[in-house]
This record gives sequence, structure tokens and C-alpha cells, in this order.
Amino acid sequence: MNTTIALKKIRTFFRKQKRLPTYQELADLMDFASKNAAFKLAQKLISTGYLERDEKGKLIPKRLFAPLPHSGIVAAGFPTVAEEELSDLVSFDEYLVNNPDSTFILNVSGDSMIDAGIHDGDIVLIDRTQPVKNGDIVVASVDGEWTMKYYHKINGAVTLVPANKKYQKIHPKETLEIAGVVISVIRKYH
Amino acid sequence: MNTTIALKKIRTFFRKQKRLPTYQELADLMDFASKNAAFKLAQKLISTGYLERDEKGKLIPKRLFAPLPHSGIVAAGFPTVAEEELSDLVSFDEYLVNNPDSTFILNVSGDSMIDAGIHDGDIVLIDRTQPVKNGDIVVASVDGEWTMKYYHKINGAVTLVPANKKYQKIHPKETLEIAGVVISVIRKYH
DNA sequence: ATCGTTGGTGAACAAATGTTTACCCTGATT
DNA sequence: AATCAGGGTAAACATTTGTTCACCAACGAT
Repeated sequence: MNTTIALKKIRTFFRKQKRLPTYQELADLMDFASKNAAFKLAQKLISTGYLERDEKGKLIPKRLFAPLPHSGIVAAGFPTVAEEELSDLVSFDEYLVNNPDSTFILNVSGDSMIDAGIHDGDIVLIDRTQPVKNGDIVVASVDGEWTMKYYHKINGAVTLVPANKKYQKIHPKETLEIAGVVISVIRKYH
Repeated sequence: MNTTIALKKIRTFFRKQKRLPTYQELADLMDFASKNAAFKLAQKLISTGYLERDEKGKLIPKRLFAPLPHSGIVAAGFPTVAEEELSDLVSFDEYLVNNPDSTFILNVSGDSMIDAGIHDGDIVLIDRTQPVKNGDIVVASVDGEWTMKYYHKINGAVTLVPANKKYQKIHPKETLEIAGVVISVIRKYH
């Protein structure tokens, strides 16, 4: 009956083991005496969209970790956290990362981009294949030093602009190597 | 020998399937004709610390997605503390959401929290069960209007403080309803 | 030249796994 | 009172899986 508690147990199992339980293990987990009960449970979880099967029929997690209702805007009227609409459920992994193979994570240290809302301790996602456009925030190596700055190219001359008046603009002379473009900023409290 | 290329293939497999390959699959992946070759490969990957076995002897990833000596970026001082290869292992869903059942998403509109690095258009994760502490950013309904502000309670008197000098502090008189605590801020460019 | 190691093939096999089929109980519906 | 669906048990079974054993080719070091 309670798929919620089942999900909870499966989640903790997956967190620990980094894999989904077998039917036998799932049965144990749920105190079922029969594998088949686990099998049926899995079916239900698939039909409710929490799990799915790969090409070989094996169970893999789907929405297992991100079933978040996405309600409207803070401003007006707002929210009794309404009915959870499946269509609005979001996996952050999919939402944030378009190119998993070329994306990596950086921990931000320093306050040179604070006026862009990037604080010390934030996490930043970098795509190293994405083409750089003016106004993008990039991670770059200038004359041997790595920084994170706004990127501006005017008449062929690149300027790296910090988002903090305390720091200077940079006009790279010798080397300028772009590690990638900041595609996302994440901050977690607590 | 090519444990590097093996790791690469295993990684992409894991990213797609969200599970490790069986020995048969690993053999196929590596163009081995024999499962045993895969078995031995796995042994090696275990002894080199990339994989490990759980209590039941099943393979689980260990250092599979751990920080790699990626050229350049790690080296010189600035922005990076650690670089990690991105994987579904570090699922943002898991990382960001502790209590899936009580967490929901809001789109931020307005600039009243801009000095806290929360900009118009950002996405914010709210936990509605988490206890509110002083200094937390909360989503609250004051006298019928919903806002996002810092929460301060001094001698029983609650003050809601914006992170923008343009706006006034709020001393709720009548109703004060807290929808939840901001646990995370997400901004996506492009 | 030979020896030992590394990395692979191939076959074999017990145990575990996914899945099906049949049956049962309980609470709700009619 | 009869029926029905949901959620569980129990048993059965083909397939797959992990693992072992024996063997082999290539190669570097001795």
C-alpha cells in the first residue's frame, strides 16, 4: 500500500549501495515473504514513474530522487503547495546539465563575482565545450592565473570583468585560456 | 592494461544506465569474448580502488567518479578548491533535497533578496518542515502578502529583513505564516 | 633460450535473479 | 450476500550471473 515508505526505503538503499535492490532484497527491505510482492511493488513504482526499465529489463531509478512540485511565482497570491503535477516534476541532473561529458563542478572561493550573485562557497557548473559569448561568465587562465570573470570581446580584444568594484578589469596580454563557461550556480544553505 | 579506457566506458555506461554493467555486459563493452576477462578486469579495478564490492559481493562504484588529475585547472591557486568529474553519482537531486516530501520549488521574482545573491529569475528550493532559525531566508505571508526575506526573531518579535536597501524591514503585526525555509538557490544561465 | 607475468579465451556450474502462474485474505462495492 | 480488486504468499523455472579452473599467446626480464 504505502508506496511512500517503499520509496523511502529504496532511496536509502540506493544511497548506501549505489544500486537498486534485487527483488529479493526489496522483499527483505519491505518485510515481504515473497519476491513476487516486491515484483509487483516495482511494477507499481514503474507505472507511477519512480522507476523504469532499461533495454535489458533491469530496474533503474528514474524520478526516484527528485519528485518536486513546481509551484508558481513568489510574488502574488501564492501557494498552497498544490497538487503535484507529474509534468512539472524536475530532475535537477537533467535540468542543470546538458552535456554531462563536458561539464564539471567547481567550488567557488573568493568574492570577485559577488555582484553577479556568485558567492564564496557556491558551487558552479562549467561546460568546457560551450562556445563563449560576450557577457558569459567564464573560468579562464590569464597569464598563468585562474579566475572567474565576465567575458567581453570587443574588436578582437578580450576583457575579463569582475563583478566586484574592489577588483580590476583584466586585459590579458600573453596567454588566455578559457576553461569553460559557467552554465549554472548552486548555493546550498545549512 | 587499458584500465583508463575501461574506466571511461564504465563511466558512460553508469551514466546511462545508472548501474554498473554485469560481467557479460562489461565484456561486450570491452569487446572481450569471455566474461572471465571482464571478471579479471573488475578485480583489477577493485584493487586499484575504482570499484568495490558490497556485502553481497556485488560491484559498486567507489572512486569511479572521484577527482581526477585533470590538467591545468587544479594546479594554480584561484577559484578551485576541488574539481570533480560530474556524474549522476553526485546527483543534484540527492545533494540538494534532503526531504523530498516537504520540499518544493519557487521561481524568484523581484530583487528584494539581491544582496543575498538571490536574483530575479533564480530558482529556490523551499523546505516547509525545516525549523526556522534566525538568519534563515524564509518564504512568508505577512498580512496577506507573500515575500521572501531574512528571518530574525528577537525577544519574541519577528522581523523580516530584505537583502536590498531599497526595501523596508517588515514587522508583521497580524498574520505571519511561514511557508518554509530556503535551503538552496539555483541559477541557470542561457 | 627460457621463464614468469599479464591479459586474454573457453567451458563449466552452483546460486541468484526475474518472471509467471496459481492461490489467499481482507476490505470496499454493489 | 455476492463480487471484486489490491496486496500479499508460495512454488516453479528458464536465464543470467558470478566465479572457478584449465589453457594459451605475447612479451619483458633474466
